Amino acid sequence: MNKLMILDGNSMLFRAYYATLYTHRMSTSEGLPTSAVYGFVLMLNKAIEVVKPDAILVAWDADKKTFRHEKYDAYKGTRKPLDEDLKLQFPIIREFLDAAGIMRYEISGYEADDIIGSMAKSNPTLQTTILSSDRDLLQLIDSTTHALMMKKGITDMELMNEETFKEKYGLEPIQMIDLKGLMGDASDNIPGVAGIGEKTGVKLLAQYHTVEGVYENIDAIKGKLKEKLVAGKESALMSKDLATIYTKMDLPFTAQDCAFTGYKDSVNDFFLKYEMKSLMIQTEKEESHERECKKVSTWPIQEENPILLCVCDTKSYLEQTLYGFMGIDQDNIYFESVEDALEDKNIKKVLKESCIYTWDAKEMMHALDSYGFPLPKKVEDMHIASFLTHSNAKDTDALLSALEISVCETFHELSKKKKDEDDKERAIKVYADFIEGLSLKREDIYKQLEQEECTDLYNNIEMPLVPILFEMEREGIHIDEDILDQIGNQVKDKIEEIANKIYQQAGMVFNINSPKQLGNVLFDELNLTGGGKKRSTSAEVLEKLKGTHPIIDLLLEYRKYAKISSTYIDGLKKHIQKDQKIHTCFNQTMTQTGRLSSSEPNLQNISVRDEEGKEIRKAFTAPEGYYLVSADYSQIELRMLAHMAQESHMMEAFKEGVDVHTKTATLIFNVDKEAVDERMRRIAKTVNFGIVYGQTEHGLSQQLKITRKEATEFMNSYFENYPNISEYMDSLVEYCKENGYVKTIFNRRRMIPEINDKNFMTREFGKRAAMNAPIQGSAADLIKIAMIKVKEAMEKAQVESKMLLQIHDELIFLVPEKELEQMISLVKEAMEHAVELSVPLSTSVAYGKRWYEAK
DNA sequence: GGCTTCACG
DNA sequence: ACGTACGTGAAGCCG
Repeated sequence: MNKLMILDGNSMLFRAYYATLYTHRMSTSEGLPTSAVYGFVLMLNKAIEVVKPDAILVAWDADKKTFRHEKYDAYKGTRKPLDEDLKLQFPIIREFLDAAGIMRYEISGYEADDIIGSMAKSNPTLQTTILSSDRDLLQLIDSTTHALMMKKGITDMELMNEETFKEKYGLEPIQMIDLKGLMGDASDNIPGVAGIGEKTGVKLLAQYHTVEGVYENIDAIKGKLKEKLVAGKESALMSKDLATIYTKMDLPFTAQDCAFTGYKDSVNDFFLKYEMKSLMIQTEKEESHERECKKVSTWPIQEENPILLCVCDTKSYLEQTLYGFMGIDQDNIYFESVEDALEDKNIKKVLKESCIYTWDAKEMMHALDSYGFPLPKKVEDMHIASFLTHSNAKDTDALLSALEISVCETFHELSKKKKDEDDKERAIKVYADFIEGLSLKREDIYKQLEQEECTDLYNNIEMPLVPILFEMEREGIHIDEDILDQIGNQVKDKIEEIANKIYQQAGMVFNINSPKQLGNVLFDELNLTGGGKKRSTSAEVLEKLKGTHPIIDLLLEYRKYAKISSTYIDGLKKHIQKDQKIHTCFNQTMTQTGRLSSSEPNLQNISVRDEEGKEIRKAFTAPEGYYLVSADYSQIELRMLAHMAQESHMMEAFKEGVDVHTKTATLIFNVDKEAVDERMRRIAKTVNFGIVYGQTEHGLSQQLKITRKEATEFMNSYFENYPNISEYMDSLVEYCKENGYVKTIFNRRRMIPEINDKNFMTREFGKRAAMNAPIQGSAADLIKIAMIKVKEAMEKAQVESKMLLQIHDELIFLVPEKELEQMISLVKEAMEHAVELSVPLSTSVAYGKRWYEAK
C-alpha cells in the first residue's frame, strides 16, 4: 500500500450539488433529488482514475460546521441554511459509500478538516492526496501530502504540491493559516485584520513568516498599515486559530482499514435503487448489439437499398466533423473512416448508384458535400418518415423510444462534450446500436406511414423538399456586418443611457434583466400594484402600468433595445460564416403542425413590426447586381379556413377580392360596407385571427380590452353569420375526441392526447390545439408544395435566382437584376396555383437591395 | 434544465 | 373552481 486518497465529503457534495443544479438536475421517479449524489460519484470516479489510490477515506462533518468556531461565540451559526434538496442527499451519499465499500468517518466535536489533517499527518510514509473544493485544506500540503482541488464543474481538478503551491501563492503551505489570520475569509466568517487583503498579507508574511512574527516586529512597520495591524491584533491571532486545522486526533482506524481495490458489486444495487443506471459497473462484458461492428477500409456492401449513416460530431449542424460511414448487412455492421472513404471508389459508387436509407438526409448531404463526396442519387429519410407518425416526439431520443429502438447512450448525452473521452469511439458505439435498430424497424416505419395514409405526404411533399431546403441552407443569405455593428453601437449606447435612468428612478442599481429583481423594485420598492397578475413584469403588465410611474416607459424601451442587442446583433453576428453569410437550418421534424422551424440562427423571427427592430433587416443585403425578392401569401390561414369549413360568405369575400376583415365587420355589426369604421374593422380582424386559434370569449375580451359580455356578443354574431365555421370547429373537436388526432388536407396528423385528459385546463388546451392544427398545418403543407413548384419552375426556366428563406407564408429569393421581372411572375404564378382551393390564393411581391425594402 | 420574456407567422 | 389564443427559437436568470 502506498497511495491514500482522502475526500472532504461535505465540500464535495456541496460542489456536486451546485455543479449539477442547472445542468443535470435529477431525481428518482418518486421525486427524491439525486443529482448531487450523481455528481459526487462522477467526481470520485474521476479522482480514482487520476490518483489510482490503494486506500480511500471520506471524511464528514458530524454536525454543523461550527466546532472550531465555538470558542468564539460571535462567529458561529451565521451560515446560510442548507437547501432542502441538498440535505436530503446526505444520507444517500453515505448509503452509496457503504454499498461501494468505501471507508467513511465522522465524529461529533470535530470537523471533516480535522479528520483529514490528522489522517494525512499520521501517515507520513504514505503518499496522500486530499480531494476537496475548500482551499482551507491547502495548509496541509507537505512533501508527502498533495491536494487535488476541484476547479469548475464536476471533473475539472487541479493537482497541487509544495512547489505548485509556492508558485501560485508565494508562500509555504502552512503559511496559509497566517494569511487567513491577516486577510480573513468572508465565506468562513473569519474576520482577519480590517483593511488587509491578500496582497498586503502575502507581503508581510514574506518578510516576517508568521502572524506572531509580524507582531514581534510591529515597530519596524510604519504608518496606516501599522495602525491597522495594531487595532486588529486580537482578531488576527483569533483568526489564525480559527483557520488552523487540528491534526492530532486519535483515529480509531488505520490506512489499512481504508484499503480500496474497486467498488464492491453491491454498488450496482445502489445505482439501481436510485435510478442511476448510467453509473452501473459492467460486471461482465455484454455486447449490446448482436451484430458486430467491423472497421473496414473498403466499403463491402453492394445492395441496392443500404442503410447508410454518416457518423459525425454533433456539435454544430452546418460545420460537421465527419468521422466516417456506417452500414449494415445480414451479418455485420461496418464502419469506414472518412480518411479511408475519401480514397474508396466503392463507397462513392454506392452513393452515386444506390437508394440511400438514412436518418436526416439533409444533414447527411451537408456532411457529404463539405467533404467532397457525391450526393446520393436517391434518399429515403427515416427520421422524417417516423416523425410523420410520431409528431409528438420532441427530439430524436424521444422518437427512438417511440420506435422501440434502444441505444447505449442517448443522442442528447452524446452531443454533450465530455472531457477526456474519445467522442469518435463513443459515437461509433451509439451509431452501431442505432443502425441495428433502424434495420430492424425500417419496414415497420414505412408500414405505419402507409397505415396512417401519410405515404403521399412523405413522397410528394416532405422528401422533395429535402434537397430544396439543403440548397437554401447551403446558399445562405449575405450579411453586411458593418451595418450590424453600426446599429449595435447605437443600440448599446441607448441601453446604457436608459439603464442609468432606470437606476435613478429606482433609487438603486440592480439587474434589469432579472425578472425577479425587477419585480422587487416595481412591486416592493416602488409599491406599484401589479396588474392583477402574480408579480409578472411582462410587457403586457407593464403596458397596464403605463403612466403610473416614469420607470415603466423606460423599462419597455430598455427591454426593446436589450432584445435587439442580445438576440439580433450579438446573436446574428455569432452565425456569420467566412463567406459573410448566415446559413440557417430549416428543421422539418420539429413542429407539431407541419411548419418548418428555423434555428442557428432563427431567421423566421427577425423584427419587422417595430421600427427600430426592423433596422436589423438593413443588414440582410443582396450583392451588387442582385435583388432580394419577397413573395408572401395574403391571409393564407383565413383562406384555408374558408376552404376547409366551406364557409360561403367568407369564400365570397376572397373570390370577390374584398377585404375579408371589412366583410366580417359588415356581418357581425350588421352594417353596410361603407359604414365599417376603423374600430369595427379592427375588432373583426381580431376575431378572425382569434378563431383560427380556438379563442374563447375571455381571450377575446382580454385582447380587445373589452368586457366579456361584449366579446361574447361579437363571437355569437360571428358564428351566426359564419355557421359553417362554427360547425367545422365543433366537428374538429369531436373528431379529435374520438380519434385522438386531427389532420390537414394532405393527411398530416397531429396527435392530441390532451383532449381527453382528466384536467380541465389540459382538455381545453387540447380543444384549441385541435381547432388550430388543421388550419395552421394545411397552410404549412400548402407553402411546402408551393416551394416545390416554384423550384421546378425555376429549374425549367434555368434561372440563376436562388430561393433563400421560408417564413411560414413568405418566400425570399436572391435574384439577379436581369431576372427580376421573370422571377416575379414565375414565383407569383407557382405560389398562387400551388393547390386549387375553393378560394383563390393571392400573393404580394416586393423587392429591394436589402431585406428592409423587400417587404 | 426550467422559467420568463419577447421576436416572428 | 380554474385560467384563458395557436405555433416556433433565443437569451438571460437562477442557488
